[in-house]
Amino acid sequence: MRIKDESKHEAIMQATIQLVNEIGFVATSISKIAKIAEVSPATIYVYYANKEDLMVSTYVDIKKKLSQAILRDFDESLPIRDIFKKFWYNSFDYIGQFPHYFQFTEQFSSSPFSDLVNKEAVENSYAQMMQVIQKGITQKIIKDVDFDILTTFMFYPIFTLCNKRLCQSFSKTEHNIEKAFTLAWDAIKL
Amino acid sequence: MRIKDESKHEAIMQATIQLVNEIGFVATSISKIAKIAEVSPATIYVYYANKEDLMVSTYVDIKKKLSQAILRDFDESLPIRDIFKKFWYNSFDYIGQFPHYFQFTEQFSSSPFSDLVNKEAVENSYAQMMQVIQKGITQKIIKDVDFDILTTFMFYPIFTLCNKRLCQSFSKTEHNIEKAFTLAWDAIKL
Amino acid sequence: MRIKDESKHEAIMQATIQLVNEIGFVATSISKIAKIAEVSPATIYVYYANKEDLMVSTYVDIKKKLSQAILRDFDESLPIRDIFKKFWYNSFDYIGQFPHYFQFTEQFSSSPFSDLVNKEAVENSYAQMMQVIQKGITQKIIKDVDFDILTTFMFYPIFTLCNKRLCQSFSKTEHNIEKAFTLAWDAIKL
Amino acid sequence: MRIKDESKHEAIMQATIQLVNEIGFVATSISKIAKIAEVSPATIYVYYANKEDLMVSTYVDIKKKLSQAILRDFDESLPIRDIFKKFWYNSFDYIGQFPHYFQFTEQFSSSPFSDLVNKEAVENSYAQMMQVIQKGITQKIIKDVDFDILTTFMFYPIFTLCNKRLCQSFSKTEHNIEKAFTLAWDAIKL
DNA sequence: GATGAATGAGTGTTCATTCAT
DNA sequence: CATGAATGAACACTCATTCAT
Repeated sequence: MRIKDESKHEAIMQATIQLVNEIGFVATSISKIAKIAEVSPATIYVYYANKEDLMVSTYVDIKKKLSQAILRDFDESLPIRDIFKKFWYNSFDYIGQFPHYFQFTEQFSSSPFSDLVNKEAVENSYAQMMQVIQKGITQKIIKDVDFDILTTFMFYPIFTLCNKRLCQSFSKTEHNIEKAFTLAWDAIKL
Repeated sequence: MRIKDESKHEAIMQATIQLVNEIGFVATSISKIAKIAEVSPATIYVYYANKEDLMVSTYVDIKKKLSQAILRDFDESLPIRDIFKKFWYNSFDYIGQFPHYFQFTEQFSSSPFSDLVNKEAVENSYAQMMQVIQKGITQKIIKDVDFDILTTFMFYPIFTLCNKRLCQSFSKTEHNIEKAFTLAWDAIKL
Repeated sequence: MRIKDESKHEAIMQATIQLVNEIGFVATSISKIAKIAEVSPATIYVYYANKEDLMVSTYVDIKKKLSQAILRDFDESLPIRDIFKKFWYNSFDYIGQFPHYFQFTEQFSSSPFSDLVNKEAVENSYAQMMQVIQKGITQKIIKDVDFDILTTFMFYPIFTLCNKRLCQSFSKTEHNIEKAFTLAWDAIKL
Repeated sequence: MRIKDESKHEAIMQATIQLVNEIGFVATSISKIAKIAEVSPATIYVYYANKEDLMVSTYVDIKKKLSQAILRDFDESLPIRDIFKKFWYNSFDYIGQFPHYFQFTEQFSSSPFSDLVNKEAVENSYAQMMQVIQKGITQKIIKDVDFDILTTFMFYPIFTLCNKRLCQSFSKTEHNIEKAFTLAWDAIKL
């Protein structure tokens, strides 16, 4: 039998990411992906059960890479502010380096497929950060409010600032990132 | 020329909003809108040039209503923090009252149609808020950083917190909204 | 608005019957029907909800014509044998005249769509014949056995004999039909 | 050359019969058969030239088993009515015992593949019965009519009565089979 | 102004079959 | 002999849009 051609698999994923970035989720079709990946539409179904599976798998794959990058050099023993700052910089670094990955996840998050992801599996990556926040609250360093409120001011601003559509003037300079971090920290600190 | 039937126009818009909320942008088609609005698909083309025009017009229409509601009782003479707080509460009020309008704009923002909106027209509504911010910076009440950074911590958190997908535990109680506002203000104030 | 073109509807039905006869149910596809009827595949969906609807509607339509033809000159007052004989001849007449209609129903009966037909609606047409049989049993002219057994020897032989696949030597001459009827009557009579 | 694995061959045939019975001819595909038989789709092509060959071979195979069962204890010396009765009971026995074989042949008979069977090969099995009938005609025990007419009343009723779709009330009790045989014999006897 | 009919282009998906191993 | 990978062609069906009335 023929051996599964891993380069085909990779080509399909890259074509998927590229197309979703270029024309959006709505317009991205199996046949267009196939054309760009230079395979037959039927070949895609050798690797994925259906379109949903293709999209979700690609998303989860990217999310894993992202969470690994973000938690790089994670050191629980540092002061809470420093842990948080490290996380903040890692995020901007990674997104700056792989903007198309980030863009894909942004598009995906607001697509109907989004509901199908096993949230636990993905959010697990953030469990460590959650523990740090909990510690910060206990130690009266961070405000004692609903977790959704805290994440809204700590994590989502990163995505908002990196989103070209939302932030057109913001450039990811050292200075700007530092400033933005200051706002985030001022928001959550007691 | 016969006068265009304004009730039909309204029915089409309402059907559009309803469908986008129920089944998402991808699945919302002209024929489904027509069925719910109880008109012929062809009739929709009497009022809109094409699907894109329908979506964008509906979006702009909602955005106008939203900005009017948000700027209700705007009083330039109040202290900056109070003006900002008024804005904050107006926003939560309006979104709580018309969640389907808000949900539509959220879906729209991440659709490819989003690029087609005349940003200026929409953002004009926020010009007054921008002036207040500018004044705050000048008076050294608000941090002197990029505008994108400020809006990221002042405006977007409202949308994030109201988005059921992103914030599942957050409930729009007086107490929670108050807390969230505190974080926002702490972020931007000097 | 454009008026529904009844000739298109008719063309679709005729193409359906023709194709099912020529290449069978399995191979008959919407696009092939469209090609023969000289319409767009999409046009078929103006007249029918889906393939199933097209097939079932065509079947029911034919079945109605068939039952009307078969019950032509039905006269309850005649002797039972004569009523039955009339029915027998009417059937051979009609099938001889419209063999493609008959062939379609034969193919349809053994297709998976068959289960979807509202049996009652179709079999209602045979209610009158059933009453005659019941009378024949009461008057001790016809054997008192399960109805399925009676119909197996009274009605199905007509279809078997008219089926070219099953009966290759049988030709529908007056003499042969007369003979076949004799067997049927001998089978059911007391 | 390695010896073809007879168990695989058998598994493929059984999977084919099972699937045709469960989901019908239309929906039965090579890949589904392969999945149930636990072989690769490609393996099926080791044993059969193509799908048509698979279906026809399976059919012929079943037909042979059927004709052997039906002619069990065939005794030419018995009275004609007894030979025929024996045949009649053998048939009901066999179909009652292996309903899925019978169901497959029924489905197959009305499929387009049906035309491709070498009729002679199959019908040869019935040659002996044909000779008995011929003898019956010569001895003026059986009506002297077209052979198609005779088989229509002697053989096909068995299939009709066993077909669940056609006969829903008929149950294969000793009493009912006896009754049905009486009708068949009354039909053909002089 | 309003509309149902009509359609070419596209959708996601499955198919029978062949290829390379 | 046996197989998973690979595919062109087809499937049923829906789409946004235009046409004739």
